[in-house]
Amino acid sequence: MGTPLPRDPIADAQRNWERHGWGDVAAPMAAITAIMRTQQILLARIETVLKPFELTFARYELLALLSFARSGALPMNKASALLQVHPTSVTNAVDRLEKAGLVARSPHPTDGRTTLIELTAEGRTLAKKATAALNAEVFSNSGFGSDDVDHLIRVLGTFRRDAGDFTEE
Amino acid sequence: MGTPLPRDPIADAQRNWERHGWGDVAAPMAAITAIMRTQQILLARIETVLKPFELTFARYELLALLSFARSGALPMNKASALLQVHPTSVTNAVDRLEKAGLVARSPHPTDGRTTLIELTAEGRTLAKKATAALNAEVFSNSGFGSDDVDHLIRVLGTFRRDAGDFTEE
DNA sequence: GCAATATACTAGGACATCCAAGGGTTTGGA
DNA sequence: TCCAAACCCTTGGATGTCCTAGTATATTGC
Repeated sequence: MGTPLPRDPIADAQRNWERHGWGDVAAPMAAITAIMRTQQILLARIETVLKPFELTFARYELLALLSFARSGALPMNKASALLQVHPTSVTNAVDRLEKAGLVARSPHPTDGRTTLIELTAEGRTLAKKATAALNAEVFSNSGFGSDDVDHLIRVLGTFRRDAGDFTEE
Repeated sequence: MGTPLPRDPIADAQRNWERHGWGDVAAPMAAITAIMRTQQILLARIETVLKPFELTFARYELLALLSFARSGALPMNKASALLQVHPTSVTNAVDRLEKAGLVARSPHPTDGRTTLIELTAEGRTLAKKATAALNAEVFSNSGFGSDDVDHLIRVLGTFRRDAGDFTEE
């Protein structure tokens, strides 16, 4: 993604849609495509910041989630539900985090099907450092104005609720 | 993604951030996380619609791009730039599309380094059908209100420009 | 004109995501 | 009580993305 393009490719796509008679859906198409691209940009920024910690965003999210859990441990299926990713993605992340000594698996005390994941001391320390780095280098300068942030939270919150992510509110 | 959660996990994360004294970046964190999750939801919807055509979003985007190109052909590096993905991702997509008979590689007439990708007749037909399906099943019912769509286009457009995607406007 | 630099594409590898399937554990109804 | 259905996690496979190199072709500069 070296040199900036002379024109916005998504705006061009929107114009193409309109030119082909799909004007009624051109704007939503552009908005959705813009979300895809924005996610890509943000993910790249985040992973750049996490790289020195040898973390990816997926693994960081799991560490952060665990660091906020009261007991410091969560069943894998719970983590899967809260992170809203497929159970196999959690398995994958835990495998790598465990290999790095950041989390540990332990059997659930009463349910033999369930595996608990727990932060190790190093895991907790690294989660703190990584969060501080993300706060300082990404979130503090998100690229969105304060009003836009509020608007995004509201609009995307409604979207996620309607999509079936959660029920409350 | 089975059962809806009782509470919005991103709103919870935002509260956690505030509780830990990072209130100044809690909102941007939530907005960015929401963008990530929204992208995931949208991508899943799109891929569901494309599945009957045996297309993924990455391959569809390439087909659609070619279908709008004047000559119906583009150099791979141009496609990479316009789709804003790594050149190897385009190589990957072209490999599969070519195997499916939807595009063809041809040498650039004057530059021996460059490879042109061109739609085949089937590729053009499939692109039309897939676009019609996406328009009907995803874009026409994006889940965003008209005002929100406009707002997203504007805010994310500014973000992408500031991020260096393009210069104009 | 020729060597050094730049550009274009591809190969191989690391990661992440999902789906399908399999093996173990619990639950619940006959 | 006991077996079927439900649930939890893991394995294996398909895709996509990126990065790092490597090969081939163009361009530049001396």
